[in-house]
Amino acid sequence: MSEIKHKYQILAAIDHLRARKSRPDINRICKFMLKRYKVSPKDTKADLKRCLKEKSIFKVDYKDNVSYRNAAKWRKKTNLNSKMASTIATNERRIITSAIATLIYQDQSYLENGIAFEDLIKAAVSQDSKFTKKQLETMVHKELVSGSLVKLPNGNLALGPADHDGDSSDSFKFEYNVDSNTKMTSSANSSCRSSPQRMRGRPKKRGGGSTGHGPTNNNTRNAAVRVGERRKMAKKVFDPSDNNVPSKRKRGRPVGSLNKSTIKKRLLGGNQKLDKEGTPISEGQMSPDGSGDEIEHEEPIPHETSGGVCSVCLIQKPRGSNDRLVECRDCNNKAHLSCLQSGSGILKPRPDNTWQCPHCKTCVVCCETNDAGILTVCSICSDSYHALCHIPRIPERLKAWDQWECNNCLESRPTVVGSPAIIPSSIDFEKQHSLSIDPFLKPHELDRAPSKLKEEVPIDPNIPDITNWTTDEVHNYFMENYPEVAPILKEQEFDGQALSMARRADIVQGLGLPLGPALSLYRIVVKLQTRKDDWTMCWG
DNA sequence: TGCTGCGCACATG
DNA sequence: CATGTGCGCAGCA
Repeated sequence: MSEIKHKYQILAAIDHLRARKSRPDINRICKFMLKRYKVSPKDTKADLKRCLKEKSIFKVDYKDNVSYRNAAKWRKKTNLNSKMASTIATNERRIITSAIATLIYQDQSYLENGIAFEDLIKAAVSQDSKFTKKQLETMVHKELVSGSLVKLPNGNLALGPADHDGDSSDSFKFEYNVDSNTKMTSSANSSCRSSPQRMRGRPKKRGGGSTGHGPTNNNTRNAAVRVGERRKMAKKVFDPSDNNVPSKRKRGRPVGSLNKSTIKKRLLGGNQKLDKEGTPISEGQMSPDGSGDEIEHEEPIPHETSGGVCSVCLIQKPRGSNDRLVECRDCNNKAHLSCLQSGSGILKPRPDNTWQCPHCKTCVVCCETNDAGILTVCSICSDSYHALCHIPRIPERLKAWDQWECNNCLESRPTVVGSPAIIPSSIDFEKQHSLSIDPFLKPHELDRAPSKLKEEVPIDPNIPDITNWTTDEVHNYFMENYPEVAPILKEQEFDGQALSMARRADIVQGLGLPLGPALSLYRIVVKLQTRKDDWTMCWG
């Protein structure tokens, strides 16, 4: 409950959009989250809501549209002076957490390795000029003492495991590699194309730019607060041939064009939006809360995608073939329609023609995904349920997973067929196919292994404890269990320590293995790391 | 085609 | 008046 999985990514998304002078609305945030972090819009929205609740993000209605603000950076115009004092400490923490978010945004390897003290201070300084470096250092020390921040074995800092005061549940945990041996995540550390321009306050100089462009113009690095200057080539602002007529510039808001809301106010006084989207939006109330839902529910059909690899058969078919690829409603996973139709319940498209991959499929009762427990899918309506959510409770561990019908369907059809349909992630399935391929990538890969599942499955004494294994022991184990990858692990000098630190990305992306083998290996690694043979942990 | 940088109009205190 | 916001464009990958 207190844990907001993607809080920092969302904050980073907001910061990013703000830095680009784009409105940080739900749409853009979701888009950004999906692209950069592979977090599905559904998860983004859910976490965003939690962030709103805990007030690490504010929702504001600005110029008749909804925006989101990073609480750490946003000075709320409020007159609650009395509240001020009590929130200072929280704000201090927010400065730190915001700095962390910024850093993670800049370089995702911070997620794994933690953040060097100096880096954190530097980021905090550049974020908030209200505080001196000294003060910020003190804050960080304070957070260390309180446990909100922890020092990793490599000396870097990470947020602590739990929050200590109710206000901001900073329970985000880094998954980090301490051991340099394990850092083979090269490809995972996608750094952004150009660094974000944080803290770019309002430019001091106004309106100077139009003519005086060229490579030299603003390169006064020491121009106070303004950290980011455009780093690419100087922009052409206008073409001399434009000198004659109307507009002096080629970019930016056309002279005389007014803001939508202004137009609305001045001309209509009514409630039609005029913008090109052409969708007249009824004005006024920006659903005080609802905006989280105001997008994304488009797409009633699984959209056919222009290309990609089928997550089921792992084959890419050329576009135009009869067997079209459909995309998961909530993430980027794709699959051939035929693969879905011939697959087990969890794979089948819904009657309304939408499709959710196993990771995005949610229980129709509690709306939680497979993470919260094995989902059983109705063979008729394709609704999925957790065993306990469905009434009557679904018996556990059913062998066949194709024929279960939910209560709704049973009620509407008196003859009962019902043997439950368990999704392929069930443990039975896992045991039978311990090296089979997980066809689906979880939309968000950044973290895994939800603790609740860890708690549910007891440690299996038959699974060896690898912590002190040498590279040779690792090699031997894999020679026995998965000989194909043994040489690769050996070559990468994986010992027990390294293996227990390995993250999904390390295995799936870092070893250069094809997806299938990589996922199979990852499952074994998770099994060894947790000493629990629970396939669902690979999805966590 | 989608992302980015940013000038400048506009909103807000 | 000072400053925050984001539209809408140009440029780039």
